[in-house]
Parts: sequence; structure tokens; C-alpha cells
Amino acid sequence: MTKLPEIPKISDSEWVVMRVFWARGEATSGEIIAELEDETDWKPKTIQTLIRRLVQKGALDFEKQGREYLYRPAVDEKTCEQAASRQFIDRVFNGKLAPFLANFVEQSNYSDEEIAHLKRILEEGGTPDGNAD
Amino acid sequence: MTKLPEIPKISDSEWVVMRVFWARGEATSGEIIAELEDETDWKPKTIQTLIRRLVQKGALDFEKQGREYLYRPAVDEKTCEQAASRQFIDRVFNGKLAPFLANFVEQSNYSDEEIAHLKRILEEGGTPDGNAD
DNA sequence: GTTTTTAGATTACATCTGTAATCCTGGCAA
DNA sequence: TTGCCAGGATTACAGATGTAATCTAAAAAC
Repeated sequence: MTKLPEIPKISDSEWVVMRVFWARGEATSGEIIAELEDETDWKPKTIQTLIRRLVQKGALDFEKQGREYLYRPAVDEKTCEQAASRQFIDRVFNGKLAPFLANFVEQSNYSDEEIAHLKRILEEGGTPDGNAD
Repeated sequence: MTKLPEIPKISDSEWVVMRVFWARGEATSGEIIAELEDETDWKPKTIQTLIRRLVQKGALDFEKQGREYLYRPAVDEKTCEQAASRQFIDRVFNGKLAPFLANFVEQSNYSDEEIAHLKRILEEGGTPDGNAD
């Protein structure tokens, strides 16, 4: 396969930014700033720095739109999530999902319905369907 | 509650070290070095630095044993794992376990038996029992 | 047109991380 | 007893990260 788009290492703060881009598909920095000033207490310049770094590391792409840029994700969301998940489970749980899951549900207090949904996910091997937490 | 042992933020490399300490209960730096030189390609001095940093951030404790120290975890393993898990799921999956799980099993190719084990974990709300991956 | 905004580029700056090497000192080997 | 070795302390040093401020040029507002 001719496919090595290189999954960039996205930092904590950068994840917050990327999730907005993935949700929107594309956006100007102004739009991202508007959205993130609600959910975070970052200054606009901080958000612009994060965007610029994401461009540098190849996670975002952009195209000139007049005097500003229209940015869009340059890497696939699911691919990044899977890479991050794998790394996390490796790091903290020695690669094993079971201890993670036991730990997490123990601290989470899910309803029967949510548990049922999670079980369905396991049965279906990852096919998304209903929604629960 | 009079309980704020402060969960220290443990870095990637430091997790590797902490897992050895948690598995052993206590150890000298020499023992840790011996064990980690097998699994990693870190130099002894690197491992000592990681141990020292873990002491500084309150993740390890120590007691003089003659001319060297006997170190032991100062924070609870499960507590750290849960904190790290929560932070990870928040960061990457917006706090939702379901998408993480769907994603992870999709990329993992578990056997029916392993899936059954994971389902049992969900049913039992996190009680550990058999072993699978 | 001139001024004001503001997006992007450049610069800042402390802390954390990864990855050690060097220095110092007390035991242990000879 | 004396040199050597190994733990711990100190120092190193570049790159990543969090969190911005300043500079510059062009567009928007008047």
C-alpha cells in the first residue's frame, strides 16, 4: 500500500482543536476561536498557535480564502483516535483492554441500558449504532 | 473527606517505571534497572532520572537502606489508572466510552472468547476475574 | 483615503519530557 | 588501606507543550 500519511502526535490541547475541525469539516480560525472561547478559557492567540502547530505537524491543511485561511483536517479522525487509543492502552494497561474496561466501568456507574449498549458494541465488533455514553 | 494525595501526572516513560514498582511493591533502583534494561533500551542513568522525577512528583516514596534507597509507590495504582483513563476518554472521545470501545474492538480482532470475557466484565460492573486481552 | 481591526507570522518563555553524562561519596574488593 | 564502583545528586540539553504577546500587512470601516 502506498499509504503513510504519518499520524502526527497530537497533544492534549491540540485534541480539543482537532475535534472541532473534525466535527465541522472545515473552518476559519475565527470560527474555531468563537467556538472554543465558549468551552475553554483560551485566548484567541493561544488557539491560533495551536492551529498553526497542527498545520506544522500535518494534522491540518489550509487554503487561502481572501486574506484568511480555510483550514481542514489533513488526517483521518478515526485513524488518529485508534492510534491514540492503542498507545494509551499500551502505556497504562500494558496493551490489555480488559483491565481498562473493568476499571472504567467500575468508576462509571452506567445504567443497565448503557451497559447493554456497550455489550452490543462488543458483539457487533465495533459497528456503531445507537447512542449511549 | 481528608483525602487529597494529589494524583501526580505521570509521563509516558514514567508509566513504564511505575508499573514495575506497582508489580513489585518495592524495589531498589538497581532492581528496577535490571528489569527495565531487558524490556527497554534505556541506560541506567535514564532510569535513575525517571525514578528521581517520580519521587519529586510524589509518585514514589523511599527509605534509606544502607547506602541506597528502597523505593515504593506512594500513589495507588488503580487510582492513577482511573485518572489517566478518564482523562484520555475525555480528551479523545469527549468523555464517551462507547465510541472508544467500538473503535478499539474494530481494530483489534478479538476472538469470541475474548469478547465473551469483555462482556462479562461489563455485566459484573468491573469485577476482575478470568484473563483475556 | 485614513484609521482601525485582525489574521497570520514571529517571538517569548517557563515547564515538562526524553535521554543521558558528570560529580561526589561511602562501601566493598584486594 | 586504598582504589574502584555504584547510588544518588547535580547538570545538560534539545524538543514538545501550554499559554500567550508583539509585529506586519491587508482588509474592513468610516
